[in-house]
Amino acid sequence: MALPTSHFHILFALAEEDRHGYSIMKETEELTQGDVRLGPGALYAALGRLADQGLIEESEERPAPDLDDARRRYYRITEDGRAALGGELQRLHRVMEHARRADLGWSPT
Amino acid sequence: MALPTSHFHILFALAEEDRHGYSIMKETEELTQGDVRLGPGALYAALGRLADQGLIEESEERPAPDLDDARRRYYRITEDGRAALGGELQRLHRVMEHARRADLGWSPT
DNA sequence: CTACGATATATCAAAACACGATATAGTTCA
DNA sequence: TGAACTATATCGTGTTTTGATATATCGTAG
Repeated sequence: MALPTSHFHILFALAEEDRHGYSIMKETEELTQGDVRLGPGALYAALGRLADQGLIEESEERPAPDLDDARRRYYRITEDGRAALGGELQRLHRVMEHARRADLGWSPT
Repeated sequence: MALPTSHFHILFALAEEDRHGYSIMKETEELTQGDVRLGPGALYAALGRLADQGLIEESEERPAPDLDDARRRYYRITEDGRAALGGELQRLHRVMEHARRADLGWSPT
């Protein structure tokens, strides 16, 4: 069924720029205001699966040495990953439109 | 983490009107154009969990006898269920807004 | 210079969840 | 009557999440 929430948020975070795991975790937590927390278990398991599926890949590019941290592993979204993310965004857009039309006791804050 | 996709779609379908299981299944499939398919396994397991959590309840109200089908079991969303759905819609709205602003290679069709 | 909190990755067991098959049976309509 | 559709239910398997634990580096306040 569609994309698991963790996969969606990882692709979403990587669509903006290459990131390392911890950065994905923090970005997602901030974006969702704490509603979606990717713990290490969920995060690294999902990164492995996404790489297996070819939706992300590990990047060799490193930031300037003075900004780098040797522990980090950077990930990049692939073309297939962008396509999967696009499909998911389209699906969510349809759902939100339907919610708006039906006025399901909800208004954007 | 937030709501599992199946839980979200069940609450979403019930927010419009009381429905029986099969109707939730069909409505969800139509809304998502086949992207989200709730098979019997996922559906009835999720209905049980949602009832345990007090987000839905079984309804005793039946449609007019000539429109009814004795096999059906109707479900209704509770106040807590509406609150959970509202929170989820708000979260998705924030995510979609962010996607729009960042222009993540996607345009509504 | 050292102790502490934040950063960063990794793995494990248990629980929650999804998927596909199978089962049963009533309904609709040709 | 028989085929397709409606409707609910359960089971085993596989996938995904959760929470705990582990290890180690980095930045910085004391």
